Amino acid sequence: MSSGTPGRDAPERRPALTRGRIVRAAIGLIEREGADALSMRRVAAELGVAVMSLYNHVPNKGALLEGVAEHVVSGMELQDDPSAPWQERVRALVRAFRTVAHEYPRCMTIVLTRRFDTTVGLRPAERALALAEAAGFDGVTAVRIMRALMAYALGAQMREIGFGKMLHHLDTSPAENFAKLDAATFPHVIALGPELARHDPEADFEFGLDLLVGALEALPRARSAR
Amino acid sequence: MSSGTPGRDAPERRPALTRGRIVRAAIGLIEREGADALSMRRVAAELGVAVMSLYNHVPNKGALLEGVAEHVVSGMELQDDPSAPWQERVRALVRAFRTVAHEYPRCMTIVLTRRFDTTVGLRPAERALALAEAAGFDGVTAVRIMRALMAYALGAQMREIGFGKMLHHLDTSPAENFAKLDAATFPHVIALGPELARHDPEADFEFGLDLLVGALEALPRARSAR
DNA sequence: ACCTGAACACCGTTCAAGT
DNA sequence: ACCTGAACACCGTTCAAGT
Repeated sequence: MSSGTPGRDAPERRPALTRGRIVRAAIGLIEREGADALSMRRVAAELGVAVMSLYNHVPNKGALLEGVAEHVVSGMELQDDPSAPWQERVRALVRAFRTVAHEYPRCMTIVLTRRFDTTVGLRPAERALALAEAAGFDGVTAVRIMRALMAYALGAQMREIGFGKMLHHLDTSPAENFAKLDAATFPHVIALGPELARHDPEADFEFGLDLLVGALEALPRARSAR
Repeated sequence: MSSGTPGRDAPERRPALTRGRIVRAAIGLIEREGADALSMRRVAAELGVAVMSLYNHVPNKGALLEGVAEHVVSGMELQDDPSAPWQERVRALVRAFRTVAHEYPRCMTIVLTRRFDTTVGLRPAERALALAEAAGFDGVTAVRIMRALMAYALGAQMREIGFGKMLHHLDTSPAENFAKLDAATFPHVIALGPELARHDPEADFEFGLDLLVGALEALPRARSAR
């Protein structure tokens, strides 16, 4: 009758309800059923508690979403090789966001939408600023570089998972859908149809990243790179 | 007793209910009160009709949101000067997205989140591909350039309106908040605090755009630019 | 300090009924 | 073809009551 867990005394069946457990349950629910399926009631059911119990650890649903965004962002693994050239370290930083975005694909809309003000969001910013300085850029430029890199990291993901689906009807069955396009207004889209239908998000991502890093290399610097 | 409108016969007080009127009412509501305030019931009330009347023109709320996204994107003004150098035409294209994003700031999360499959979304894609070809790039490269430009356009906006607020607590009262940061883990953020607190989204946007366009100029081309 | 059930004011959407 | 009210199954959150 003994289960795998050390059941002696069995003081409490479930671990204590905490903000962390609530946030993780929410993330699991979102990844399994999508962001629309998230409700306080569903999360409570998942954890086997009454709805109102959640409110002892989270002030409201907005705060829960904030917690989800924070948790995802804090999952960014910002490993760094200080001996590598700054170009490669920049690439690694931007890729780190892409990696976490792939880990929590359905949570991304929340991350991209909800604002939160924990310091976890500052970690990638700090890293980007540090790298820009290592590359020899002055402070003003470093801030702008950080913002451009963040814009690309966010946008590349956004385009890949959501807005890219602007071309949604081209994806499913290209041949049929391209036929419906007006040849006069969309000549290039039609001509490049096969290429547009092909999906290599990795290559697309790296292409844009190369553009940016290359542009940074060409940018005049205050000091020479370390 | 005659009002400004030509009231003779006064055949119907309100214009007919259409998908267009519903979408525009939704957009107005979102811009006035935020995306969370949008509900079928609120839209119906706004238009002075019963909730269920909406369902004669829109299958469900998701489709309404799709309509909102479409309407906003179709508002992109893609004027073009074919005699201008392609670099400037590319800039104008990317700026067009930024402009519409500023026109409907609170609708942007929906545009960036909802997928829709009308051809309006293909207009900027077609333009980007045309410009890339005019610049002398081959088809495969043109598609990748288009995607990189879209990623930046989306991300720059995203960062400015939402995720940028990751640094939210730095914005409000910099001095006080920077003091709370751990000096050992965020040295650059702290050192560049004043610069981070300064807001010139226009300059930030143009900086990143310059990086990308400059990178395109440096990219090897199949043919010389027209 | 934490948990809970009942209640309230909202949702989106189905259905059956009207014109 | 379009509109409508009632009803259903859900929401988030307040409140008062428990331990």
